[in-house]
Amino acid sequence: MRALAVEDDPRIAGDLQSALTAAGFRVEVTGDGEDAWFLGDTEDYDLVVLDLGLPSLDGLAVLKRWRANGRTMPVLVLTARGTWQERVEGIEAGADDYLPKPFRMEELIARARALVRRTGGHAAAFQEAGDLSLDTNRMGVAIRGVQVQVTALEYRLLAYLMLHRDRPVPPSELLEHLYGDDDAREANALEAVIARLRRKLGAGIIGTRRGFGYFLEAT
Amino acid sequence: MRALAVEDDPRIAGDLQSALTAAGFRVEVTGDGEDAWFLGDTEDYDLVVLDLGLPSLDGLAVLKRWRANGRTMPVLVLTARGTWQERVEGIEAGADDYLPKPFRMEELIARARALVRRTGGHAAAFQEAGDLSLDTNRMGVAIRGVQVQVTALEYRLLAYLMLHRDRPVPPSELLEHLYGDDDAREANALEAVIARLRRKLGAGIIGTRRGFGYFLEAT
DNA sequence: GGCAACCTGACAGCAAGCTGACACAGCGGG
DNA sequence: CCCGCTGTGTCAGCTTGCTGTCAGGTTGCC
Repeated sequence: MRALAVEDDPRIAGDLQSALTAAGFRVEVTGDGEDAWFLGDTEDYDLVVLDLGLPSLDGLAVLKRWRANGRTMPVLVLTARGTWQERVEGIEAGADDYLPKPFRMEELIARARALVRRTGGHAAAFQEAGDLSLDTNRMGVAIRGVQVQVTALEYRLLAYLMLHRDRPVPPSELLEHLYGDDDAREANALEAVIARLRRKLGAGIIGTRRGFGYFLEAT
Repeated sequence: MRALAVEDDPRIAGDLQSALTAAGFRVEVTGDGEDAWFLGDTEDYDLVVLDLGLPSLDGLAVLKRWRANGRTMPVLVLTARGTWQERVEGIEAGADDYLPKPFRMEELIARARALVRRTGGHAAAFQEAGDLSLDTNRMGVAIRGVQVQVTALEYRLLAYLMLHRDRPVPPSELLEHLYGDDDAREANALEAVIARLRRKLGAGIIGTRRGFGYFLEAT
C-alpha cells in the first residue's frame, strides 16, 4: 500500500509520515508542488495526501493536472483555507475527501482508511462540448480549433459550465461560484460577463433556459 | 437516484429534501431512528444522509446495524457534535463522509455528488410515471421519450407531483409549494398552469380527483 | 336546477434576460 | 506622475416570453 504525502511544513510532514507508516502505508513525502505533480503522474499510489498551500505550484493546480491526465488515485486534500467555497472547489477539482487544518492525526488516518477501502476512480474531465474546447492546463479556449482570448473571470465561468455541462446552471449558483456569496454583486454582473463571452465565442455556444440557467450547447 | 435523509429537525429536514431533490435525487425523509434503520435495511438507496442526533435510536447505532447486516450504500453523516473523536468513531462505524453542523447546503450537495460518483452510481436521475419521465438533472421532461419544453414553474409543479405520485396533491399544497404562503395567488393561477401543462403533455398525464387534488396518471 | 369545483382561451403586465455605454480600479510604461 | 490599456461592475433601456387574471364555459354532485 503506497502513499504519497505532499506537505511543505516539515513538522506536519514528519507527523504524516510516521502516522501513515504506523497505519501500514509505505510513505513517500515531498514538499514541492512540481515534484509532487511529477511523482503522482508517473508513479502508482494507493493514496495521496495533498496539502493545498504549497510553494512553487498550488496544490489545487497539481490535483487538476493529475485529473486532466487521467490519474485516478484517491486524493485526500488538506488545507488551512477553510471557507466552504474552497472546499467545494477542491472537491470539484477531483478531491475524494477533504480535511481542514488543524486536524487530528487520528482523524486523518480514519479518513485515509475509509478512502482506500472504497476503490473508486475519477475520470478526467475531458474539456470539450460542441464547438467549444477548454485546455485546463493553459487556461486556453478554442472554438472549432481556433484560439479565442478570454479573461480569467470568463474562463472560470466557462470551466464551471463545462464541469456541469449535463445540466443548466442557475445564475445564483454561478454568482456564488464566481464571487462567493459574502461579497454580493448585482445579478446583472453575470449577465454582462455572459454577453461579453457570447460576443467573443459567437452564437450557439452558451445557451439560456429561461428560469433554469445557462448551459453549453451540445453538438 | 434514490436518497434517504434521516433528520429529526423538521426545518433542516425540509431543506435537505428540497436541496437533494433539486440535485436530482428522489428523496425520502424520516426523523426516527428505528424507521431509518428499517428503511435502510430493506430498501435500496444510492445515498443516505444521516444525522447522528436522533431520538429513539442513535444514528451511529443505526449505521453500525446497517453495516453489520452487509448494507453498503454510501452514508454521509451529519452531526452537531463536532469533536474529532466522534468523527473518527463515525467513520469507523462505516460512514463514507462526514459533515459537521452547521454546514452549507451547497457543500453537502457537492459532497453527496462526489460520494455517489465515487461509488459508481452513474445512473441518470430519471423518474417515471406512466408515459411521463422527468430528468431531474437536466431539468428535462419527456413523453414516451419525446422531449417536451416546459417552463421553470411547470417543471417545479411536475417534480412535486412526481415526488408525491402515490397520492392526489391538493391545490392548497401545490400553491404553497410553488409560491410560498406569504405571497398569495388566486387559486385560478394554479389551474392555468395545469391547463397549459396538459396542452403541452397531452391527455392522460395529469389527472384530477375532484375535491382531493391533482396526480400523475400511473401506467 | 343549482352550486361549487374545475377548465380554458385571451390578454396584459411584468420579470428575466440582453446589450451598449460608461465609470472606475489596477497596472505597466514612459 | 501621468497616460493609456485592460478587465469588470453598474446603469438604463430594451426585448422576450412566462404567467396571473379575467370572463365565460364545462363537469360533477346534491
